[in-house]
Amino acid sequence: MVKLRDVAYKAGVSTATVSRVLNNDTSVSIETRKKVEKVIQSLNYIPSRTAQRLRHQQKKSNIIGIVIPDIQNPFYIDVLQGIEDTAYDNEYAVLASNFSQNEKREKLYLDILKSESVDGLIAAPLDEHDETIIELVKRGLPIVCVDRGMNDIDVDAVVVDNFKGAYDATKLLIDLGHKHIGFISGLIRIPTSRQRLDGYKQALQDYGIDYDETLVKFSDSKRDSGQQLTIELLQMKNPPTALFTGNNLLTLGAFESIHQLNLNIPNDIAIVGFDDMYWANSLNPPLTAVSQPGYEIGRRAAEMLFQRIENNDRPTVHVVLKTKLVIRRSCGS
Amino acid sequence: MVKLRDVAYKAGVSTATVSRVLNNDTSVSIETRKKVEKVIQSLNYIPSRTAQRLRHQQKKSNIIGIVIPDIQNPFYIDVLQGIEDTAYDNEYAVLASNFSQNEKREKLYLDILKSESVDGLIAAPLDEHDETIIELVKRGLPIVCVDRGMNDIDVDAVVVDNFKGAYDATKLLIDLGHKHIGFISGLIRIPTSRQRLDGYKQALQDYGIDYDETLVKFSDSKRDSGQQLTIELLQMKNPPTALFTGNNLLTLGAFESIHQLNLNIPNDIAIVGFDDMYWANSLNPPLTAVSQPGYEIGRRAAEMLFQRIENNDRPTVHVVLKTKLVIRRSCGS
DNA sequence: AATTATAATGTAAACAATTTCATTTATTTT
DNA sequence: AAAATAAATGAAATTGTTTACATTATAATT
Repeated sequence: MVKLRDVAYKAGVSTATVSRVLNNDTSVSIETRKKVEKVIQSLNYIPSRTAQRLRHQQKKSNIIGIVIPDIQNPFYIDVLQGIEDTAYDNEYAVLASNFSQNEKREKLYLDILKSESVDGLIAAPLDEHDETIIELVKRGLPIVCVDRGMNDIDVDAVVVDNFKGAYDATKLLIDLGHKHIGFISGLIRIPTSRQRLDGYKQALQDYGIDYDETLVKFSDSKRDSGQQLTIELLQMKNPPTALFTGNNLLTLGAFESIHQLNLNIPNDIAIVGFDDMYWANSLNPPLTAVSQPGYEIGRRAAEMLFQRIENNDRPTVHVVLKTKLVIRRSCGS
Repeated sequence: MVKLRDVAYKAGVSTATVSRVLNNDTSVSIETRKKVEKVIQSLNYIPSRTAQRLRHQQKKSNIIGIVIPDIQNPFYIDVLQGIEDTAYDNEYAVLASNFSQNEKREKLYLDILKSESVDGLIAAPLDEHDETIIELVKRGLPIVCVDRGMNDIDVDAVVVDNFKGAYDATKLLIDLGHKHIGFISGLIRIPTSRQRLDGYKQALQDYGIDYDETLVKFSDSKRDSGQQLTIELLQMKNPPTALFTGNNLLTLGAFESIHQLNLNIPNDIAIVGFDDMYWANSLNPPLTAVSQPGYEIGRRAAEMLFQRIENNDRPTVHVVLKTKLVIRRSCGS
């Protein structure tokens, strides 16, 4: 590892001078500068960011971290893109990590990011009591939660109205005459899953349909589960006539299974999915979906984070964005 | 900012002792340890990772970086997942960054990752002459290239046989009777784009079809371009009867446009896409695609990187994986 | 020619931890 | 009781930069 001192020695100047060259200080003569630069080149020297940071530890790293629950899920990709574009506009860089809904990995990545001296963090907590997040907030690291908020601690969050989204979706199916509506949910510990389940239940209740727990399946929100559980639902003695899928990947899994079984959407089974996808129109049939503004969530979260980095004392803000029901063909008509 | 010295002072011990407590050194008495721990608690002290790192910079960070050209592209997500799973098995963490095919952003992220002391890097270079990559390799940072290799420097790479993939796709369309085959390519500076174009041209030539450059459109490999250019192709006086799309996003863009124009795939226009997607079966119609083993690419690249981190002197390896033509319905029959 | 101002460079002290080596104290062995 | 060993702690060097302050050389002013 070649260090500044090596450069200084080979160039026959002091370390201070090399440092000045490096930092474009004007008070160094042109010849000296050239000489030093030549040596820097020849030795292939790069200053150590660690040492630089230690020296003036007030300096921001201009990096934010983001911890994503599942990179396979296009919704989070949208969020990430929103964060990234906003970050870039504000001269921040984004380091992303994906924990694949795995608790241990989440903790690992949070620890790493915090110690990598990011200026702030955007995270989707595991649940409302996520201890690692609580600890980081307590330590004063600027954090904004996305997708899921926190209960036990005051922290910025950008979420959507999951209850209403699920309610709307269920109501649509009810309005279309369905009384036997299956629901494939994500893990019940995840707040969004619970809220969506509540919306589903409430809609049923409001329209006088009894809640039938055999019609509700819980999953890890991954595509394979969507496939599997759809098959289970369709093979019931009295299978549902409509299906509400709790997220993107579950929806795609359901589509896959239904096509494999050679059934028709929406005639054999109607579908409304949580999360729209940009290729929803190209699916067979075009998907009716509860659209979350992923990019907007990311944009807002990033903006809030940058504010908080500037002033960590400002009061916390909870932003609740609206979902939109996009009606296409998979729900019938 | 409370520092180790403050703790030492308040606890009435030396900094060395505090450091020992922190690092679970056995040679510190139980009483002292307890006393120090109490002070650490009360002062809410957290050691500075920057200082720690500066101190023993030889230690591995057990973090690898990855620089992704376009996070929107599901292919790269597969690669990332492969990398991540392998990394996790090997006790590495992955920090990902996405440069959205933007040269400036790529350089920014490479600089950041290198200075954030990652142990190694997996990158998809902008082109075969990517200067930032060359510089990093020269500096001795362990690097493995994915998707695209490098010409001017010896570096590990995991790629697929793009030429053959494109050749197969084009040949399939020719075999199905098409003589007027459009091609939506990515940026010509990107090696994979050129290789795919070459495969396309070669297949045409081998089967006695003249190359018609008006049938070939170049794009930034993003979905919007796919949409736009498909429309341009379809609105030609003598539009193609079949379309070969150069990647995932272009394919989805093409689907979108064709559906918007209310045309039928494959009757009005047949499609073969480069890159399979796990929901290809649920598209309307199911997509015929050149499947790249994304996950496998990621897995291999990660393994090669870990080897190189252990021994940066081992000879470089080029792995060329095969593509597979998955025939479904979008090409007709 | 002496004084002052300016420009270019160097010295050494930070920054916040870890660690080698030395020292003190307590314990065991002779 | 003296010597040897072990355990606990501390002093100070170290890590790679930056920078306040000091110094030297050069040019400008009196």
